[in-house]
Amino acid sequence: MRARERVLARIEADFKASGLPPLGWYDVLWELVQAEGGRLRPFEIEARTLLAQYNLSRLIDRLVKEGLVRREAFDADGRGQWVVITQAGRVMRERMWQTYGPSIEAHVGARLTEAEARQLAALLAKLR
Amino acid sequence: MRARERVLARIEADFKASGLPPLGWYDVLWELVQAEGGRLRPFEIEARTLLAQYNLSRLIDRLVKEGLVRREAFDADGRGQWVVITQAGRVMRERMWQTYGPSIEAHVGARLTEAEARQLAALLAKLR
DNA sequence: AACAAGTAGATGCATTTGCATGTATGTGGG
DNA sequence: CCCACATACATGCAAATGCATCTACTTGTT
Repeated sequence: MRARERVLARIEADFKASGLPPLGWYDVLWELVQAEGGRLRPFEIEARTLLAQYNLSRLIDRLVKEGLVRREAFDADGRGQWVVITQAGRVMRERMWQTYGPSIEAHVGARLTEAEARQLAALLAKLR
Repeated sequence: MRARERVLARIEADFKASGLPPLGWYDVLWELVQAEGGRLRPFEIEARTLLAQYNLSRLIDRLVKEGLVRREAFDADGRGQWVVITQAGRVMRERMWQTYGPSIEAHVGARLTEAEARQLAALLAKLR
């Protein structure tokens, strides 16, 4: 818990220094980029990111307001919708990665050897 | 990050099932129990728990309101204060531990061997 | 067809957080 | 001694979160 607090605080400091939006936005944008067609259903994003449903609903609102994603109707089910990443969203994700990647490297990568990183990942995987 | 979300969600679920206050309260109460005289200055708690100053300030308010700690004047410095754990605070901490301990064991301990736990702790220590 | 139960997502309200700033007290240099 | 600066803690306000509940739509059962 403490380790993640420290690491997260450092990464978020880097984000703020670069004038980027909250770190949490990255996860959603990333999942969308990964997904085929650059779109996912909200409940799919929820499952991938572990965001609570009501938090995701409002996070999507914010992303829409910033023009990073848009909502589209999901025809096969009137309750559903698509969340589609926009071009601006893709650009933003890349811009965020330019800070995020080096930040992870600096605050995590640089403190571990390759073998240690693998070990750590394996151990943490047991907790999921 | 994902591992901690999962583990934390499980532990918090146990807390809620037992009708306990937020998990975060435990850290403060624990630091106070550890400290000699059962008291610490706010900035000391801050350093030990990594809580932000403004969050701690208000967390203490809540603990005071619940009667788990009390504020006392710090004579040597008019700006300062002591945060002192009350008897009710000690009782509450013990009650929380009765859930917290087994919860940690169930969601973390049971998933790792002794050697793995030590390894994990050592690796995470490198990130602090 | 009708309806109970389930699922997708939104939202009102209270609480908590983050940020900036405020107040009060202490300290060190000239 | 004074004043700029630092430290300890609090707080107003905006934004995010958690919780419960709501609406809309779908599905399975009879």
